Amino acid sequence: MKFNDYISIIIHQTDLALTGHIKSKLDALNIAPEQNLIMLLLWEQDGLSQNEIAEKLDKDKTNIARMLFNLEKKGFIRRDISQSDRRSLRVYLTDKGQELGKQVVPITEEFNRIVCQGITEDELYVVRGILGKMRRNVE
Amino acid sequence: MKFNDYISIIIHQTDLALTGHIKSKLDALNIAPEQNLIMLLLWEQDGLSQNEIAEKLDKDKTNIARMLFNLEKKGFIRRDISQSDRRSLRVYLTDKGQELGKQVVPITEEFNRIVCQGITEDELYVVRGILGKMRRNVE
DNA sequence: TTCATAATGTTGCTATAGCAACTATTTTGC
DNA sequence: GCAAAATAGTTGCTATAGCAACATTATGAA
Repeated sequence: MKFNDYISIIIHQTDLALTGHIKSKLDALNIAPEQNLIMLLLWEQDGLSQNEIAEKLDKDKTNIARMLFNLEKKGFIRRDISQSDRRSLRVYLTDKGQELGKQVVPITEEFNRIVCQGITEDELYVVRGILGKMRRNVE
Repeated sequence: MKFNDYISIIIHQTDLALTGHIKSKLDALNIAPEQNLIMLLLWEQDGLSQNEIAEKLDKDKTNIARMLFNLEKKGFIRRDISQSDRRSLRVYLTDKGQELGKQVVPITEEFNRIVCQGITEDELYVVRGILGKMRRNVE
């Protein structure tokens, strides 16, 4: 079996190409792609705990904690100890974080349009289904 | 636009799930997934330069250099200065590196089978085509 | 109630990923 | 043939990704 026969390698390389592209688009706004995922969640629903964010993103809580630390350093969010559970940190958007959304959303939506150029809705539906199946296959 | 509407996020999360799965399978052999990609190349063709490896994998030469450093430390390869170009390092498999292939290849091919369970050849063909188109869309 | 167990988040580790700046060589242009 | 430009690798930086071990706090069971 050769290199490009492995579907996982194709997926990995596609992921790197896409991530690299959006990274360069977001650079000017001082936000990294994965940090932006967290912001995407917060723009939808403010006040999530670190743990809730990790679960929604299906990521290790370690990285989430570090990304939130950086987002706090950049002034996009703040973290307060939860009243009901003193182990837990609640994450809130700052004004700067709210503002960021207005600039970022057009960029990411334009990015999605570029990625999907020349691809039909039906094809996208099939791809989503198959990628989902692959994920379940390795769970 | 919500979270799961971004096809790039779906691709990214699929990539993470697949990479994590093969990582755990290869752990016992003391080889990491991306290190294994380099080995895959070398089992096909020994004596590549670092630069050639970077181009074939479409990756930054920096990482390739560091991964090769680690592969050398593990004893799977050695690096010799090229006779024809003293800037260039040629990468050669050691006996241990050759041996590794016999153990790794069955694992990675089984992995590919698991990933593709319940997915037809036609569907895979479509997915490959669309992922390729996405890559070209962001170039 | 109190002690074992859960959950939340942090620190330290390794591995990937790519940019910028650097050294050392080789190739090119004149 | 020599200076300028290009190429091959390295070092240092930031960001992601996940594991193990840990401290702190909360919950559950006896």
